Amino acid sequence: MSNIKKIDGTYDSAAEPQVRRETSKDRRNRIYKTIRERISLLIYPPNSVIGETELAGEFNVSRTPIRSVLQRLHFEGLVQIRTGVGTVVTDVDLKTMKEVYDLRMSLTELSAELSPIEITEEHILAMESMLERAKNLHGRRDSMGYALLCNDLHEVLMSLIGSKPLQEISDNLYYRSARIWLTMLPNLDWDQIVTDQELETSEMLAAMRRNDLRGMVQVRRFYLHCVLTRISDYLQGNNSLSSRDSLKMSERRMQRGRD
Amino acid sequence: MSNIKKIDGTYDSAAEPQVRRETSKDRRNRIYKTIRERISLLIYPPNSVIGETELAGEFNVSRTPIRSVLQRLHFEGLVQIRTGVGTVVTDVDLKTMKEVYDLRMSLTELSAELSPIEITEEHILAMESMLERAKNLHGRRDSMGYALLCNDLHEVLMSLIGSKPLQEISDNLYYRSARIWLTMLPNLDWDQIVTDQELETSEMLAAMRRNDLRGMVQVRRFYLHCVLTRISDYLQGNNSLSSRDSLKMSERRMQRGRD
DNA sequence: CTATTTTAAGTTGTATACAAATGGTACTTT
DNA sequence: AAAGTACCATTTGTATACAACTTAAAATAG
Repeated sequence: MSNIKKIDGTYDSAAEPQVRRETSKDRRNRIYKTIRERISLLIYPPNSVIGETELAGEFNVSRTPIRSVLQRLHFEGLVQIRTGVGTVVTDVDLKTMKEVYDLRMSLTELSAELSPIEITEEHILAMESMLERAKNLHGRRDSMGYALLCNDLHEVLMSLIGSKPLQEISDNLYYRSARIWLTMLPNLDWDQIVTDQELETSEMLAAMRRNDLRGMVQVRRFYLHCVLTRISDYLQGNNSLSSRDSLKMSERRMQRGRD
Repeated sequence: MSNIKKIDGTYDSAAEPQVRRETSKDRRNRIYKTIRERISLLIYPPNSVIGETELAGEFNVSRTPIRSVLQRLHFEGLVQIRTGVGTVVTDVDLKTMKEVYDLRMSLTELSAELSPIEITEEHILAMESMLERAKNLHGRRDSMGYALLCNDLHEVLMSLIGSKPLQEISDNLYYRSARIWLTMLPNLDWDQIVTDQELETSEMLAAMRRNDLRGMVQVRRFYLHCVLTRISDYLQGNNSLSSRDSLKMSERRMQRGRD
């Protein structure tokens, strides 16, 4: 009578010690993260339709759990579900994008104030890995690698937010706006973008090493401001900023005058 | 061949000019708001189970759209869906509650900075109505009336937030935390609570009349701080603050020392 | 009588058939 | 030829039957 399922869901047999079968909730969460990543990496670009039946076939489930995931993505502003048409990946206009970025900048500063988290050696190691990856991006224009780096960097920064509600909101806002930056990447100077990323990561690392959480979020805030400015300038046909050399943190006061 | 549905969904007949049949999305939204209000008014108190079949029967739909609504409420943190058990209205622990209130306080200040909105005569009229309702709450301990007033006041303040993302977040956080305040209302001094509400509304109205949005959010922030302090003190058995007289805005510096 | 197992009732999760809506295409009419 | 109309393929929305899960009570073994 061994090897029989017990009340708590574990098994007696030592052959499969703690491998619990994937629960329904876990599966939906896995599908959710998969689709969200595809949206963030532009595998599903803005305005593309993704279709419930297609996804149901790919993940070997019915439309029901797929619908659940897509509705979640809808509530989070990543897709738009149109009856009779399909599920369309949202495209963001400049005004909304500016609102999201302004909010992210403010929330980034907040995250250092509301229940801050201690910076550990693991965080620093993770960030060093990010710096290495940034350095390796020079030259080849690997948009996917850049996007993956941005996502992973975001994940590390999220783990430094102590307030859970703020963490969820920051995560939401990131995925809501990040892919728009990627869409206009092909039109910008690749080496400059990568250099920016490298500098930011490097300066963030320096702040982490002196246990300066407030300094970290300042670096992040400046990075967000820089991206927003580049986007605005590019969309308005004014490439003056994007043609400048990469900006170092020490010059940030020149760029940060409010409005 | 008149009175036939046209491509754009309108009708030729003048008898029913622009009364479009309620669309699926509209119906789900209506059910969503209904259930959310019930949760906020403690008609569905924390830890109560609400059940999909029951709701489906009440709204004369199948479980499918009900599930859609409940999952939305789940993503927003208002309910917890447990397989085989039911949909349980979430209860919030003190730590989470403090995190939410701290965040709301910061976001309230932000809302005056990020794309502020002009205060109109309509806003002032709405707020005057709130003040009247607050005054009428004295004496009778009308918890439902108080809760409705809080919800309506929240709605007015939301309409003064220009940034749409910030507006959605503020709305979410309000409904996530407001009902917890209501649950402990029966144990507090009713007349004092009402007097607080009246004072806050009155001072907010004064700020609105001098077109001082920043002053408004300061009043609101103070109110949130006041509520949070009362909750903390009550839960720790220390009723020293709740036994004080109502606090006027002018005394707020005594209460606002950080931490 | 106690501890364990079985059973049963009730709930959410999934699959599927069908209804409703959209957008394009071919056809008809003027 | 141009405008309108009916049709149709495709997609999301809904209803419903069934599967999986949880809980508690009842039955059973010690």
